[in-house]
Amino acid sequence: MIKHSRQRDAIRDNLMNRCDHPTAETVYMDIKEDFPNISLGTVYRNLSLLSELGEIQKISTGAGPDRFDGNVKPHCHFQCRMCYNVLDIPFEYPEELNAHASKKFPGIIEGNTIQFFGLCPDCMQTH
Amino acid sequence: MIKHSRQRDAIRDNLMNRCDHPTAETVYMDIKEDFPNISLGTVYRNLSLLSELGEIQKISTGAGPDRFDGNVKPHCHFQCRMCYNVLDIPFEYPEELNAHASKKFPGIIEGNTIQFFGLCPDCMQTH
DNA sequence: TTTAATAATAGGAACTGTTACTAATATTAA
DNA sequence: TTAATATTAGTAACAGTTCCTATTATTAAA
Repeated sequence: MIKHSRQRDAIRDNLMNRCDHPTAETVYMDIKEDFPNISLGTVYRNLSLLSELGEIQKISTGAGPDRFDGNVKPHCHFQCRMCYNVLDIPFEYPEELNAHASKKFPGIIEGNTIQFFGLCPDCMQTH
Repeated sequence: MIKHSRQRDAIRDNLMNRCDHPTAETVYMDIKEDFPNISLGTVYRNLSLLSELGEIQKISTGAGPDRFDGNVKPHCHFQCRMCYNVLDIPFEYPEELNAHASKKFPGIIEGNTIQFFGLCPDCMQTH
């Protein structure tokens, strides 16, 4: 675990201490309370760096901005097609997928992501 | 199957008659040979419309622009982390995932996507 | 068929999310 | 303490995509 700048640590801690999947903008607003002068660029730079280091996870959904997750254990995500909120799907991850895919694919499989979509509990009510 | 404009049909046909996963820009360049005045906006608008209708599939990878696929049967995609090319992974799709996820999730699961990443056969060589 | 209503277009401006640049500041190592 | 390095704030630039508007194409009605 490499040494981090104070800003980077704050960004990392913010993600570790929450269970949702905030956007860079949301993290930025949060961190601002402790670092009023922090810039959005710094947040983006450090979120990228942290996810390259494997300390956090980046979630790209294709609807709206990227999300970030302090939980790096493999797990599935769900995005609501109405409110675009991203939630965890808590089931045991199908670990065999990579091996399975490798058999059918002449390249190197390093990982995978599973994303579900539909309606979240909240939007289910409102139809 | 609704009636399409000539441009929309050309876009649809282009995707049906190829096996790769072109970007909107690539489709635009192709269609231009038959419709020299077609605009990029028209390509984007129709790609969106066609994927809402379920006639084509949109692939968002989080690295580079969206890709499009004329094959709407559920199948997995792979993106190379070096060249960003997107390829099919030809194995029987795990159809049980949705049902599995539904049991653990209080919202409505409508579908899922599985994406692999790693090195494609070409980039494997060059390291 | 003309005509009226509707749908779709081309072209370009505007927008969103993100990255890159730069001069200044902080950190570390000698 | 000083030199080298890392990181920052602030902002400009960028990529991809959507939106807008006046014009053109298509369709439906008379």
